[in-house]
Amino acid sequence: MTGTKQFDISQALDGAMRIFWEKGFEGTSYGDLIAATGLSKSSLYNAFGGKQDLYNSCLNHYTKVYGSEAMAQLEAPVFEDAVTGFLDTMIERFQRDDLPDGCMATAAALEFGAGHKSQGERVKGQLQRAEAALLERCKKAMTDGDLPLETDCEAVASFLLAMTRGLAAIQRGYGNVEAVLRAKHAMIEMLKAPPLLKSDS
Amino acid sequence: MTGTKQFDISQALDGAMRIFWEKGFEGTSYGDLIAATGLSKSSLYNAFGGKQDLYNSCLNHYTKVYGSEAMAQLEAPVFEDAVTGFLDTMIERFQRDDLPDGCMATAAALEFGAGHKSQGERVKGQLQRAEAALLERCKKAMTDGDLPLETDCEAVASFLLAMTRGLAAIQRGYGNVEAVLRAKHAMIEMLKAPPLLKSDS
DNA sequence: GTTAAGTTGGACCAATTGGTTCAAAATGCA
DNA sequence: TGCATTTTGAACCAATTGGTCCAACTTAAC
Repeated sequence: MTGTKQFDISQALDGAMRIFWEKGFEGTSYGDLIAATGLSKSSLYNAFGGKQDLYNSCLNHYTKVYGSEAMAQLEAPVFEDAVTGFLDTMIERFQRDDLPDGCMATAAALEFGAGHKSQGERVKGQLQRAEAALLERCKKAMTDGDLPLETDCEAVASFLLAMTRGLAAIQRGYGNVEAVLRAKHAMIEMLKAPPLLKSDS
Repeated sequence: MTGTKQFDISQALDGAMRIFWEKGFEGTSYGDLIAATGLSKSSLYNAFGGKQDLYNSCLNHYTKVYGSEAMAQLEAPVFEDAVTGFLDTMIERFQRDDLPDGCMATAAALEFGAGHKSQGERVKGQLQRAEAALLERCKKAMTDGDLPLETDCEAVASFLLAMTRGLAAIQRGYGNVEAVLRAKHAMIEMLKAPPLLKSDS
């Protein structure tokens, strides 16, 4: 084989991800994608397939990069650190002005919904995986003694999942992070109020 | 004046609201609107103006009907009842199968974002009004003795706002209400844990 | 019945949509 | 230098987009 790739495929993917993230699937046209990637339509087409294929690749890319980044924080040994690290990672990303507002996965869930023909299962799966990771972390906290033994871990995991989605929503809607910080503060205080968390404030 | 309106304008508005709610602004075409309202394109056009005008009318309609419905629950005299009534009204609506999943206002916030040319201010305004109402209710609870005097009401209001958005997001993403109920349960338990709320569980 | 006000479907529009094809150009290896 | 391979822009496509217009129709008051 000769003929060498003339563009950085992961860089193009990153550019495509950003307009999809910013404008949604339906709101993004091939013209937008061309502008954001610097590629021609045909290059785009035979590198990634059609628009929907490209979107899926972008969403995978997003999850791998930004989802994992937050999820990794859950590995902190103390539960409270895991939760605050998880949220703070997300909030720090909200403040990066080289990235669009909000969370692409949340946007995808909202734009398509569980009932969507081709994307419904993908959307549900993403939520399930995130919730399962949170649940596992809560259970660990219980055996660690960071959470009371009577804690309803399923409920706490669902709550944390909803909270992240809600923070992403208001960040995108307000365009800044102030209300997000307030909400996070209240949530952490509530989480720390006995008997839920045993650490003191 | 002679010549009589041959269609129910508020019924048409309701139909249009539902597809916009379900499919978003960009995802909805005139064809969809025609099918959902039963009107012709021209009737639609000179009754509501262009697509964006119609969308705005639908969003106002949504806020007036479904936003107010939940907000009205905040007038319950006891703070805990106000919050649970607020959330339960929302959750009951999630379970109505004659309505699309999720929350149209949340969808609008996510689809456009604060930076959107024509919709950004509308989106921000909606959040601000909702948050202001929650804040007012929290302050009342403080003077009522339902919340401790040292409560950070701004933070609690932001938290409640984020929570509703998060619940709407996971309802839409999962397509059912189970995780929503779990999350709400955990939240109420946390809210009731002393010293935040003085009622007992 | 005539008339004026209002509604309606369908024709029509230019622009854009997502998608496809292909000949020309560019590339690195032998 | 020539070759095999890949990339690329432009041309092209049918379909759909949001939007506009108007002649025909319906209605109610006179």
